[in-house]
Amino acid sequence: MPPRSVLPSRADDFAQWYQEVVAKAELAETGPARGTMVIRPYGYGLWERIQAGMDARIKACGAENVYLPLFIPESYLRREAEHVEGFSPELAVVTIAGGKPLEEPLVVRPTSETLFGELMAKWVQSYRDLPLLLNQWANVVRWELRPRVFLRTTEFLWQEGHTAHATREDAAAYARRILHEAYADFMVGELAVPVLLGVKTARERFAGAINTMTLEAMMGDGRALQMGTSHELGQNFARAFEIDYLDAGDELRHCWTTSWGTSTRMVGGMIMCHGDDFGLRVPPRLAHIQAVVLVVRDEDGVADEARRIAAELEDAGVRARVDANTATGFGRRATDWELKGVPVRVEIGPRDLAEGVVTLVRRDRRTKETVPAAGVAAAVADLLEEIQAGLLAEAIADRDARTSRVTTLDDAIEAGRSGFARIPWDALGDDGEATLAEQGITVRLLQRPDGGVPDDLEGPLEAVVARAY
RNA sequence: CGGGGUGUGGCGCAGCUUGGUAGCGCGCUCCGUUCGGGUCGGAGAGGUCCCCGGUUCAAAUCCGGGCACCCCGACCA
Repeated sequence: MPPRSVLPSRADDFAQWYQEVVAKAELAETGPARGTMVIRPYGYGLWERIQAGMDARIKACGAENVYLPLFIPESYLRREAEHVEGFSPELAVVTIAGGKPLEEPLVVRPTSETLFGELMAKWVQSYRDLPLLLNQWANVVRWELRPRVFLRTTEFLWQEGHTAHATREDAAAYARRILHEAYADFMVGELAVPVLLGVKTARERFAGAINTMTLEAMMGDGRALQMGTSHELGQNFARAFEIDYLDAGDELRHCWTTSWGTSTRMVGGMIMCHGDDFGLRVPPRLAHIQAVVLVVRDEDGVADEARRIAAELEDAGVRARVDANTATGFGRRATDWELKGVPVRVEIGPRDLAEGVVTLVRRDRRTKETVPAAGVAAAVADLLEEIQAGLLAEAIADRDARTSRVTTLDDAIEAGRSGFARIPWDALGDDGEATLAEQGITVRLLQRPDGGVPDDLEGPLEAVVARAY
C-alpha cells in the first residue's frame, strides 16, 4: 500500500508546503523571538556541508577568514549615505547596555561593509598590501517586514566577503571570479540548482554599490529566489572610510572594494528547488547522509549485516548510516527518511538476507530495485552520481519549461506571474520595470542575449522578470 | 501602515450562536498485538480555556478594555 502523501498539494499553496517540509523533516523551527529560526540537528547537517563547500571555494579564490564584532557604532553606518539609507529601516539598535543609556547607539550588524571599511583603512597603506581579500562567517540581523524560515529570517547565518583592490578592473574581475568560481560552481555543482547569472538594475542594486551581480534560481512554483550576490562597491566605501594606498608613483589613491554574500537561504533554495510532495530530495553531493541502511526486522542477524553493509559503503566513500531502530515500525521509518530526502535507502530484511540480496530505493524517483548484496557499495556509489546529475537535469528542464520569451510589457506581466519571462531590456526600461513592480513582478537580472554576465549596460541586454520570494 | 483572521494540554483543532462537570485527533508513557510503506486494541499522564474587569447562582461561552500572534500586499541574502 502506498503511503498517503504527508504534504499538501504543491498547487494549493507552495509556501505552506515549504513550511510543512521544513518542520516535518526536522530541519528548523520558528525561534522564540519574532522572525528568528532554530536550526535543528538534521538541518544543521545540511548547512555544515554547504558551509564547507563554499568555504573551500572561497579560499581557493585566495580569500582568508576573519571575525569582526557583532556591534557596529551607529556613526559608522552614517558615513556612506546610500548605505545607511538603504539599511536604516531594518536595523536593530542597542541603546541601553550595562543598565544605562549608551552615549552612542550600537547597531547589530545587518552586514559589515562599514566595519570592514574602518579596518581596511588601517590595514592598507601601500599598493603592496593589495589586493586584500577577506571573508567572514557570521550571523547578521535585518528586521525584515515579512520573515520566512530559511528564506528571510530576522537573524541569519552567512558568509560575507570584503575585498580591496588597486584598480577598478581588478575589483571587477574579482567580484566576477567569486560569482562564477565560488558561487555558481557550488550551486550548480553541489546543490544541483541551475542559477542564472546577471547584473541587477539600478532599482535593485545593493545600497552603496556601483554594480550588483546576482545568482537567481527558480523554485518549484515558478518564483525566483536570489541565492547570492557579488557587489562592486566602486570607491564609495573607500572614500567614506579613507581606504587609501600609495601607488608605485607615490600617489595617494582610493581603493576599489567589493563585497559578496551567501547565506542559510541556500538551504531553503535547495529544498524549494528539488522538493516534491513526499518531502525533501537532497542532492547526493550535498547530503550529509547519502545512504541509510534500513533494517526491516532484526532476525537472523539482519542488523549485523546492515552494519557490515554500512561499513562497506563508508569504505566506498559513501556517507552512510544504519537505521536498526526496529522498535519503530518499518513504514514509519521509511517515510521519515524519505521526508528527510536521503538520496538512497538500502533496505534489508530476513527474506533479503536469506537470498543474499538487498532492496535499493532511490529517493528522486521513488523506485525500488533488488540487487545482490555483494556489489551494493559500488552500485550505491554509481546511483548517487546518477541521482546528482538527474536532479540538476530535472531542475533545468523545469526552469526552461517555465521560461518564456516575450517582447511586450503585457506579455511579461502575464508570463512573470507563473515563471520567468525574458524580454529585451530596451522593450522594458525603467518605466516598464516600475509598471511590473506594481504587479508584484521584478526584474531579477540583466543578461547578454547569450546568457553572459554583462560588463556594462551598453549594447543589447535581456531582462529576466519574475515574482520573487 | 492597509485588508482579513486567530488565541482552548507538546502540536493541530472542536466547543462559543442558545452560559451549566473542558473535549477530539496527533504525539508521549505502560501492556499486549503487528512488523517488506505511517498496524491494531486497551490502560494512563498532561490544561491558569491570552490577560484584566463587568454581568450572572454559574462564564471557554455574554459585555467592555488590553495584549499577543498568524495570513495577504510593499522590503531583503
